[in-house]
Amino acid sequence: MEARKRILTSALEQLEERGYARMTIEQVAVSARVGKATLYRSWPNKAALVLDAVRSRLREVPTAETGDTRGELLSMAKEALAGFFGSPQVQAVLPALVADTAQDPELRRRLREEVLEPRRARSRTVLERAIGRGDLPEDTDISLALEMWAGAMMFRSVFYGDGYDDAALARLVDATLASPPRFAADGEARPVDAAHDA
Amino acid sequence: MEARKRILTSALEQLEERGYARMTIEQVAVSARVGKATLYRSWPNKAALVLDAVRSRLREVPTAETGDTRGELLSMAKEALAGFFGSPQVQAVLPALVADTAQDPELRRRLREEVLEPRRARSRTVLERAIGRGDLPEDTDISLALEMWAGAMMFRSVFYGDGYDDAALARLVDATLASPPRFAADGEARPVDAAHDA
Amino acid sequence: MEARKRILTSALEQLEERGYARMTIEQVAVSARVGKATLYRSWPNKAALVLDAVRSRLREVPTAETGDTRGELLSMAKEALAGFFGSPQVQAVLPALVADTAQDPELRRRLREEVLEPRRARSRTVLERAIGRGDLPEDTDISLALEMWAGAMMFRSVFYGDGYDDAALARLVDATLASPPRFAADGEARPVDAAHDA
Amino acid sequence: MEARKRILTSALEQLEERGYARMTIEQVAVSARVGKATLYRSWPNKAALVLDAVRSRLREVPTAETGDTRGELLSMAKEALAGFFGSPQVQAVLPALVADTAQDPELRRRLREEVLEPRRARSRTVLERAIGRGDLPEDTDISLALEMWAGAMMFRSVFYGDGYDDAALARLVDATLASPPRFAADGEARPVDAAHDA
DNA sequence: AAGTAAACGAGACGGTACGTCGTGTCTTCCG
DNA sequence: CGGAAGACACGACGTACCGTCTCGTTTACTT
Repeated sequence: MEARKRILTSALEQLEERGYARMTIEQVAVSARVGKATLYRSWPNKAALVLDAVRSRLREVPTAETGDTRGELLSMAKEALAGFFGSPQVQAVLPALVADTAQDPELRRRLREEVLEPRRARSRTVLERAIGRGDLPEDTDISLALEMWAGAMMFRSVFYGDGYDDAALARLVDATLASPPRFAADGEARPVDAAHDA
Repeated sequence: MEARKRILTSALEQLEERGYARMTIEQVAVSARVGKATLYRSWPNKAALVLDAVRSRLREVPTAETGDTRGELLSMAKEALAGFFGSPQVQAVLPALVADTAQDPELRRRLREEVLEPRRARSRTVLERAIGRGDLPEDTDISLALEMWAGAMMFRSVFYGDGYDDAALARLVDATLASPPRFAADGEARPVDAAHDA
Repeated sequence: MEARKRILTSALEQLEERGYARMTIEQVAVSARVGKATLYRSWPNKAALVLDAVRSRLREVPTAETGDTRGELLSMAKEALAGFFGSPQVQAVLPALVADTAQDPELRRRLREEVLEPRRARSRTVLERAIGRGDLPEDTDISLALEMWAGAMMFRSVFYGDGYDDAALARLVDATLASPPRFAADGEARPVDAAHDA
Repeated sequence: MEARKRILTSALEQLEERGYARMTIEQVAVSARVGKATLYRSWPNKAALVLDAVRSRLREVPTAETGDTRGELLSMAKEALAGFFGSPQVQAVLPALVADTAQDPELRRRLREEVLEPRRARSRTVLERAIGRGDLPEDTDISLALEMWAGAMMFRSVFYGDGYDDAALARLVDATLASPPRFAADGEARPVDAAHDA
């Protein structure tokens, strides 16, 4: 449909020019030369529209196999995580969408299922390959590892507007490769005081 | 000041009852029996008001010294991080405040300087103590370690509304104790494939 | 338009109940079950709204021809002038509208062109007919005569809240019939001391 | 009192600069360097303040005796009526005060007793002198005559912002001198068709 | 000359209404 | 006859003044 494309384009324009909070459905409709009703027929609210508009611009998480575990992880972390949370667009839009999920369960579902989960699934394969190669232990808590990485970057992005440079990414990846979060590590099983190579 | 207290109380009530997005300055003013002008005299917008209201309810990051590094870290992680990002109030409000920072540099500054930095500083002392005891290497990237922890919890809180249980916290802490992010670890210096299971 | 009618009706109600000064656009909108924006779309301010509301209730100036000049004039003076300036509605509203014209040239224009001039034009025809019949001299200053009558009634209405009874109207009309303001009377042309009681 | 004078002066300044409607007690207080309470201690509202401020600037109605009735009347009409209703200050303020009387009986009383009645009384003496001299009949309705004159000028002033020139004043005065409104003229006593000097 | 009380400036306060803006629905007409 | 155009009810916004009410602080009077 012609209109749909014009709407999404206008939405991205408005988003860039004015930011999420000051972007207006009214203005999107006008600048897409579309009746508001047409717009509401396809999206129930601003968040849903923005989610679609932004989704169309996301690059996929790279999972290319090179045989080099550390390289694959670094590449994934850089492209999929740092590149994602560090991009100005995502920085501008993601917190707003997240905030809106408080009022909008459907948005929360879509954000999880259509954005996060697919990315997470692809990231996970890279870690699983590392386990397969013996570069990570079998009982690695992959979800937790990914959350540590993604969370660290999101944290810095969200509160400081900064991204992670290659050196910081390497510290992150290397620390996890050296000692990833492991299910077996729960409780007292692991003696704390032998924890590092002092 | 009498009015100020009534306003903050009303703000917290409204916040709890209706959530950030549907909370209204108008309603806060009415239910605090205060003119809107009085409110605007002290706070330029909803975000600033909420920040103050919430700030008054935050507990401090515990830094009690017990001699047990792992215990201290677990305790700090649980109280300051899991307890913070996992609390329903913070979950409801933080994303909205973060979203508003996009339009409001002053809010961003206050969020950083008045909320995050003080907590971060106190958390950091616990890690520094661990380094002092030799439980973590001298070149530990403390900021990065804290961001990994906080980020992981914030990530889960924000996208899934979940918190971390004790077991997950232990995995997090133990992994970091075993091999924290280190400045010296940058680049190729550290052989990746000898990283675990030593 | 449905809304327009509801608004004008509500305006008249409010006007009657609370008076012009205490009538509120807000309340008109509420009681007409209309958004304020709808109201502002049609009227820029309270005065414009009230002008329209009141205008819809004005009766026309009677100009019926009976052949009896004095009777026609008395009837016109009574209906159009005493009935107008003496009516509680006009008394309540006209001073306020006049006061508002100080801030609002458009209001002043409308008050003149849409209310006063049409009434004045019709009143004038009655006087012109009297001239035609020879009951008033050709050089009668019709405008001035009308202003004397209207002004006198407005004066009393405005400052004392009273109207003119039939006897007073007759004094007014008879004095003017006996000796109307005349253009030829300017300057010294007319001997002052032979003016009465001839 | 020092403050009182500063307040009245500021009021007149504000009145001139912004007009009655946009003049503000707040601003008067500020520019008179006076607390609002001080102002309210002396005047209950804007109208009362303005009434006092304006009253201090009014010139008296001239009643000088010259022996020339027509001249005295013209002079009185010009100074007291045309000069009063035609002055920009009165034009700007009087309608607003009149409008406010609808909400404020005390203001109405003061406007009548402190402004209108004194002027009316002095004007009346001029007419009474004319009666004494035989230039007007004994049964002249002096009040009505004055209302006709004042009303005519107020009418034109209020709706058209114009004043009366000398010629128009002469027409007014001469018409009244030739045939003033008379009590005896009531009813059918006066034959209508002999009304003018055809 | 000191002590005290009234009057004052400054401006915070609880209110009310303002005029504007955006939302999401509903109606009107045009192509 | 589908869709643009935009009117509409609603509700919150942030502002401006209102009239009331503390605050300290001059004043000016009393002792």
